[in-house]
Amino acid sequence: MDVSPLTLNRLSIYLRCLRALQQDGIVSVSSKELAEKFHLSAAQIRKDLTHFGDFGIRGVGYEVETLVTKLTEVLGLDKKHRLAIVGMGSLGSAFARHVGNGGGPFSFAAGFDSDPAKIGREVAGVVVEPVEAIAETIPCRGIQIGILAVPPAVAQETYDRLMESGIRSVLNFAPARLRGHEGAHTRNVDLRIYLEELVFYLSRSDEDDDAS
Amino acid sequence: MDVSPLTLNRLSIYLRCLRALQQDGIVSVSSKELAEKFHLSAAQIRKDLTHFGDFGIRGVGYEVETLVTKLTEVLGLDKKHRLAIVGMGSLGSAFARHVGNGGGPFSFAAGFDSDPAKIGREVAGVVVEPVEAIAETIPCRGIQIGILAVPPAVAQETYDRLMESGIRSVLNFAPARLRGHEGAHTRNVDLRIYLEELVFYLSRSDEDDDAS
DNA sequence: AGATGTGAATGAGTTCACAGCT
DNA sequence: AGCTGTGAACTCATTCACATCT
Repeated sequence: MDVSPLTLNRLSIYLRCLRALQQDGIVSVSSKELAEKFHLSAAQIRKDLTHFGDFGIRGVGYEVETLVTKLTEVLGLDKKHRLAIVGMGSLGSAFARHVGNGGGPFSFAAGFDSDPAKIGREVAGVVVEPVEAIAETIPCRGIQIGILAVPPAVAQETYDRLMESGIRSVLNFAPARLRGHEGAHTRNVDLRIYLEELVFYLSRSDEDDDAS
Repeated sequence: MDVSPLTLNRLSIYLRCLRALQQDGIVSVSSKELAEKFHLSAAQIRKDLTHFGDFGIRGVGYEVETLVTKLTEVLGLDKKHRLAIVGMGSLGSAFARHVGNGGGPFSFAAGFDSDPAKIGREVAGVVVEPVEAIAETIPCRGIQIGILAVPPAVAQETYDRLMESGIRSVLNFAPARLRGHEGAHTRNVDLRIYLEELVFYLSRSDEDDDAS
């Protein structure tokens, strides 16, 4: 099966919207209702969903609970996923707390840093380890996802270290162009780029819409 | 002029790559060299750049310094931009420190929160104010960009408050579907969505490439 | 010769519009 | 009657390939 990141990201959005409806006790919803309520496109919702099966009932719509279950399964959120954060500066630590070890499908399982001042500290219930420990700790704790929150200058070497430890999914906050490893998935989140995008549009008060 | 966010984000990337070359004392570069060095597409670089003028020299390439200057100007990074963060939890505070007040084109100029425990605290050189102060503080300090780092439940009302204060560019970290204001630009950065994307690909060890 | 700038071709993603099911 | 699922039409984006300039 082949699915674009765009479709995938929308599935996450749909799931979140459906959970909100579930909270409100809504049992069934049509693509049109869903679209109107959350500023989405009805046709797109239907097309996205049919990539993964025929979840709807013609003439009626979608049963919220069924769809939540299906999407949770498709996205792999019915299992727990442990993640490691490399670079426990303010951003890394904030992300660690953000993820936490609560009820969600994600848990913060290891934090690494190269700064001796940070090593040994506890953040969100986890003791920060030196980056040298990556190779051992990551397979030991069954960690599958790595978060890069290191300075750009050491981003590539840190990425390579994660690859060596067996990690194949990386969320990269470092503003660096990584030479990606074969078979790995990397999602770059470059906050400066987003700010710069906003600045560009600042100087043009003629536009309107909003981007996702 | 009409330019897609995709193109725009790439301009930011190009600019960063060019700055790196500049550091290394490189004076001139061709689109091919730039592409190979940073895993970009040469044709795309050329097409993106020509949206904003003919910066290159046929047969030679681009003069690094000229291009840096031009891109900086196009992106509006030759001016300083003040930003306000609403929601000074761990994420908001981390972002505040991240931006800081240093040499870059961005400066953290105001922080707001509704939690009395956070109000009055100093973060990255700025005293946190109550959200009620948004309407007054934002125009006073000439702030043009707002960062939403509040819980999803209050995202919409906080967004609306920013709009009332005159803000027209928002970076939204809240996992919420905002009803956007006419004429405003909103960039959603939903960290959970990115994690969920990675999880999906975890279960499919047949893939290879990396997404930007 | 060699690299840009650019129309033309291809590909990806979205929207339309309707057949088919409940 | 109403909504899904889906091919076809369309729009947006990328890549190709080459004429054009230095």
